[in-house]
Amino acid sequence: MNTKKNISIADFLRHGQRFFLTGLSVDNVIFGFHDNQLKVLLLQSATDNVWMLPGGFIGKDEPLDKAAARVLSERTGLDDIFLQQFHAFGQSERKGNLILVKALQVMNQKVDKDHWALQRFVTIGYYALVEYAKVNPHPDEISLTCNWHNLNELPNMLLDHKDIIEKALEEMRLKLNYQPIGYNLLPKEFTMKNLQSIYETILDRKLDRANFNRKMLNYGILNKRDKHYSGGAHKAPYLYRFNKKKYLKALESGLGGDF
Amino acid sequence: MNTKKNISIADFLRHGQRFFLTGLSVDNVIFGFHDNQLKVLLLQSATDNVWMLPGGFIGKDEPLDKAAARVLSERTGLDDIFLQQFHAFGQSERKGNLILVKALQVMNQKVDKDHWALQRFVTIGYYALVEYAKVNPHPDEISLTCNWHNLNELPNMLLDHKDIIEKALEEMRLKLNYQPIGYNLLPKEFTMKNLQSIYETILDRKLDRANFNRKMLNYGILNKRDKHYSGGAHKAPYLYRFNKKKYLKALESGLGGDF
DNA sequence: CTATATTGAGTCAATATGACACAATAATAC
DNA sequence: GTATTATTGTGTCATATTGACTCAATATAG
Repeated sequence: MNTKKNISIADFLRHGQRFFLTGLSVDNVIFGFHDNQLKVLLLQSATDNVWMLPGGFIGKDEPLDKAAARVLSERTGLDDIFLQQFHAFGQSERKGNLILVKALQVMNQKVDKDHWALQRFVTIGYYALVEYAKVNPHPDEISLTCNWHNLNELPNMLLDHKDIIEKALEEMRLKLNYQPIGYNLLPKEFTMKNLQSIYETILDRKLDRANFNRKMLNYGILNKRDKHYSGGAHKAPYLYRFNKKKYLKALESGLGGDF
Repeated sequence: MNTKKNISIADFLRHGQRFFLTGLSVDNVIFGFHDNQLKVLLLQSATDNVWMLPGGFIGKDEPLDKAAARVLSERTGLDDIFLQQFHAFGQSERKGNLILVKALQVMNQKVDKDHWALQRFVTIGYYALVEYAKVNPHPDEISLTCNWHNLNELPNMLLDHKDIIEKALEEMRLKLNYQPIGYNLLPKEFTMKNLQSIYETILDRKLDRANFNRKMLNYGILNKRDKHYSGGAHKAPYLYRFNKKKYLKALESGLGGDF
């Protein structure tokens, strides 16, 4: 959870109800790609050994998508990012946000057990695909740090936040051929191996290198650039860029071309 | 919108806040298949010439999925139906439900402009796939009738309900190869043409009959049954049943077999 | 120079796809 | 009965795609 800019947590918890919808929040699963691994950006609670998704509340007159984009911008400094709503999480047990309780206690505020921030919360999940190198993570007022984590080594997490990440991955997998996933995660120039790693992570299985290569090139959505001399003791791979126009065009009917 | 069983609309509007989450609702896009056409079940307002999706509120301790299933059950009499959450709609203009205002006025209740039911509402969309013949549609207290409509002849609709239907179709299209869409829409036995019609409607384009036939049979998910004598002046088609076990198995990795 | 890891390109059999063609057949019209 | 008509099951065939492999090329380390 997180606050509107320039309002202290205490003020926010006291008066938030006037400016925000109650019972509803957004949580962002922010994916980045580094070292040929897909990573997710998490906040660490200042009071507990628990990590959470960067999330926030929704202004009384703020569209959902805007709220998610605002939270993303606050945590990463990035605007105009690919952001996709994927699921609403509303098990009735989603209530009693212990992080906020602790925050109140630490600030010596009396905690009313009927406080709006402790009621049941439905949260709307978004996933964001960002270019790792461009992100400058910075925590919010109730968090210690803000770090990238590998998907297969997730730490202890708040509430159902681990499930939310799993679901985000699953939804990405289903729409992989219809969304510009590679385009948003990779820098302008990248190797075929980079792209293959993303696909392998999302699909959760190994792909044949040669066949992946052939298939991608056949889509006609990549432009070949110079070679990339990595310093590794091996042949230098080519770099590629997406041909954005052709890529988006191809996604309309789906890369796999179902039916 | 709709009420909890055995509670009058007036009581509901007066005391609903005690039992339901405010600012949040569910709306169901209920699809059925008849005359080789995909149809959607809509309610007609008793006070306005406007149609709406069957929706409802969420109990304070009710999971979202349960709420959607309850609404579905109330409108169709069906339980254990394929029901899939697909999107949350939260533009800030989604407020002032005129139907409820009218309902209050008709009942000579004074309408407080701050009434909880008139505030901004975020709604969570679900689509349901039901077997047309098994549905016995019945309207709620604020609706005149409850009818099936063809997707290409939708009537005047409340708020963004038409957008919600469009989005449901789009999401179904993206997940077509991963969800038992045919299985839930068709009766136990059906012709290949029936199945093809569903695919054509969802994909919004014509498919080659012979190739569709071959592809479906190659999936190995259909069991051939007797011939079906329709009374039409032409060759009688075979009837098929889904081989449920193989079908569900095949869906896990996707029917198209992407990558 | 040699060893090593990794890349780009190629082979090839098996399978899938798209665009047709055509005979079979259930009711109806005559 | 017989001809007509709409629709179905199946077949063909050229082309494209897939999956499982090779293998030579090459950038660096030792």
